[in-house]
Amino acid sequence: MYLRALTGLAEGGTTTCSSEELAATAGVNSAKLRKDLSYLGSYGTRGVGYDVEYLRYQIAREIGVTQDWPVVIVGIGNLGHALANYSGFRSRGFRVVALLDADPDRHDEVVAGLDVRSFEDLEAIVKEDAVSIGVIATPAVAAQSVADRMVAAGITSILNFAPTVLTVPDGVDVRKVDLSIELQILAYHEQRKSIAPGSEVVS
Amino acid sequence: MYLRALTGLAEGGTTTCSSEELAATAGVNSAKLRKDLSYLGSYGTRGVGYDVEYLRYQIAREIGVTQDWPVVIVGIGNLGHALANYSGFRSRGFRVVALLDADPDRHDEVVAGLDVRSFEDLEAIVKEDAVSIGVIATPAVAAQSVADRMVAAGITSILNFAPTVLTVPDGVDVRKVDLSIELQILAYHEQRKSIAPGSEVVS
DNA sequence: AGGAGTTTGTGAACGGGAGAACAAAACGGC
DNA sequence: GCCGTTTTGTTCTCCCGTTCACAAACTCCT
Repeated sequence: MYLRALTGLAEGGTTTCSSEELAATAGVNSAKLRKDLSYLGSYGTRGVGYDVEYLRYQIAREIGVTQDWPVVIVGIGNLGHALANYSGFRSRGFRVVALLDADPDRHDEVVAGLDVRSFEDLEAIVKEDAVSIGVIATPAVAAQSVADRMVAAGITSILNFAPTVLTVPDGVDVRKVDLSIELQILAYHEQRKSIAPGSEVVS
Repeated sequence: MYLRALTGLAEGGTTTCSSEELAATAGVNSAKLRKDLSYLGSYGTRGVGYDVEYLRYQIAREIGVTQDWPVVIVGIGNLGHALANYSGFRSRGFRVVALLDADPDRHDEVVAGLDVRSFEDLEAIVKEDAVSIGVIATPAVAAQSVADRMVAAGITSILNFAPTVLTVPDGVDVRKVDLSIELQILAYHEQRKSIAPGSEVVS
């Protein structure tokens, strides 16, 4: 988030900024921001602030956004389509190297300039392109078996869009994005608003 | 998440479950699950466990999933497309009542059985269908102005997919889903793995 | 009926993140 | 060269969520 805020500031022509400014842009408290940045090192100048471009590079280096990360997407339904075309991935150093789907009817399609290939090709692709990150955009029932195959093929980080809890061995990271749970949380607060007006919290 | 886990258990034919089972299904600690459920009331039976169907209903009622929530989606690009077609919304009580886009070229299209309409129609739609939840799937630059219009039109909950910090008045809830940040977090851990193997954390 | 075995609900301990507050450091003016 | 001003880096404190641990409560078996 800080990296994104810095990029925004840089595009706006700002060359130096205080923790207060950057925190406001990123939507956090300035003390928290300073503490977070202090974990990376001392890249600010007291009495002056942070050099936007310098700090930007330091953060980018630290989080590994300077590298190129190959990614495979499994499950080319509506969501998989959208993810394959999502420009935000490419611009942040991610490169979609393959789109896989279990359904042979989809293997004809070309999405985002890539052939939709058979899920059976997973192992070969992971090996050839040294892929370590996989995205699961399949229905819930298929997610666990896809994850198992991914892990067996050597993938060590999974972004899961299926509404299921995945169990994976130690050493494999899983992050879950659950679109309808986000809406449910909003609906919950919405319901509370109509019952007890004036007492709402964003978390 | 508990609701989803319970639905899964119910479909599997389970009629009663312990906190341990349910916690395992939902992927959390059993003590946490019991404490969470205790906030809703005492719906379990000591020595026995929870009645799946009964608990399911109680949670559904509490979080407002028994209601029908009308939703508008603004920004019908790749992501908006996918969201409009996403079946998970409908099955969890959300009804997409309108798709809006600022680009007139998109107004011809029919997506998920709905016309893509002009963003100018927002106020009328919100008023007519009593919409309180809006989804922003526009590019980052447009997000804040869309949010402002939504708030002015009477929407009080916003799900934001644009990679921007939205500022909204008190009383309006915003939740943000940032797809590329999720990948960046995975990439960060991935980078750390290759430097210091065997010490990884999922958070 | 009573005791053994489970399982919930909750009080207490732990841990960690977030904000307030302050000392250290850099800049600028005189 | 020194002092006032600004802003970072860091410590201290507070608060909240998570987990542990145990008493209360329920079932089943004898």
